[in-house]
Amino acid sequence: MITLAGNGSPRAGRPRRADARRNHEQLVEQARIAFAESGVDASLDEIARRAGVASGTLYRHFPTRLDLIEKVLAERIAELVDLGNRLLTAEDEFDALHTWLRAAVTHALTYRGLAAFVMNSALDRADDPVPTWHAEMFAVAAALLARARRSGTLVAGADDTDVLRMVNAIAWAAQDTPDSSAQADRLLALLVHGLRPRA
Amino acid sequence: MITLAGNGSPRAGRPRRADARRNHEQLVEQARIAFAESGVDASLDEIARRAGVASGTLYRHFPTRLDLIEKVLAERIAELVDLGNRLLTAEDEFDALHTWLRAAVTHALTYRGLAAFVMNSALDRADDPVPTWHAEMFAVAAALLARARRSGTLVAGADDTDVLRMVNAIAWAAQDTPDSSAQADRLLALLVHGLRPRA
DNA sequence: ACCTGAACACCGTTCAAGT
DNA sequence: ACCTGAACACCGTTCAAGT
Repeated sequence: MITLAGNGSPRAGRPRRADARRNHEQLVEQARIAFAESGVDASLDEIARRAGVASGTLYRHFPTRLDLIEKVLAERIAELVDLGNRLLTAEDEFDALHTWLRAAVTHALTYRGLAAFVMNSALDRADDPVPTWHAEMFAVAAALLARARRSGTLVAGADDTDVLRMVNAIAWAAQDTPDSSAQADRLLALLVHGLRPRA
Repeated sequence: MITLAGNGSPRAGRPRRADARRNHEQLVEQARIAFAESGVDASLDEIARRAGVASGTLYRHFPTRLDLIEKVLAERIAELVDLGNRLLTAEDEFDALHTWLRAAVTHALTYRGLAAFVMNSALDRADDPVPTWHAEMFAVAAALLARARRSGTLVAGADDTDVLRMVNAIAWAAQDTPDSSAQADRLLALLVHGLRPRA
């Protein structure tokens, strides 16, 4: 027997019952607040508490912390991907890459602990269902890198993954600094300088 | 009234009682094993258990996790400082720096979580009693950087702290990778390439 | 279909009581 | 002088019982 209209899994779409939908929204909303306050390692128990639900309800809506983070960041990531796509037609190929890397670092600085979380949950283990947001970000980054490489403005031997790993590492290294934005810029400058080929 | 012979603090030297000295040694020994197995975030409770003491005893000997890590790594750090001092008289100023940075990354890869721990406990907050090992490492690094800078083989505008922060970030980004050593080398190559001035 | 909240298995840290 | 181990305050995660 084949079920046609969805399988009972709560992740296969927004909840249909009114109270469940309200809980879902409140969880995302309170997660956003908690992440901003304490970083993406914020207590899930407290997020549930603030959303006015029991802990089990949070797990029903978002089985893993990643699911919650993903939801909270979805729009920003989409913007980052859009930016990348637009930059693919920018004049200076290296500048386009530089601009996007800057935006990527800024993104990774959105919440404390985000860079570390991304590193642990995606770049290392070959997780089967790579979160789509990651896949799209990676694709855009790869396209920008490929274009710069073709134009001869990118140093040879700079692996795509390595560059993205460095971007993540830079956000991580800057995140708890007094002026994390300026700190990240300085570290990124070091990286970008190394990405230019020698004259 | 002034106490002359020590102030009763357990940290003011090795324990004098035989059982305490044995416990001290066992704690360091078991910490080394636990760190190698699970990284520097290893459970302190289990370290105590393996050392055959109660948790309170561990805290008596090592009030903070940092004290334990420091003790376990003391010798390696001393070697790293020695290496740096020797490299100060090496022929090629840039190569000397490169070699030391490589050793520093390798050091930071000794135990999982070490780079993160160092970042959180030292580079950010201006901890009053900066652990001596850090101070010495920083001094050697600064000397090597200064020498390379004087010789004109180091790019202008590379801040000492920034470079060390990047070294730490590289170790962090490589630590959970299948071949962390090779991964770290590749990332370090990117950094070092950026440290050379343009011809 | 969804929610509750107790239960479980872990943490780190402190401190009164012992020897 | 030093050690023990219970106590406390936190975690994340699961699941039987409810509505």
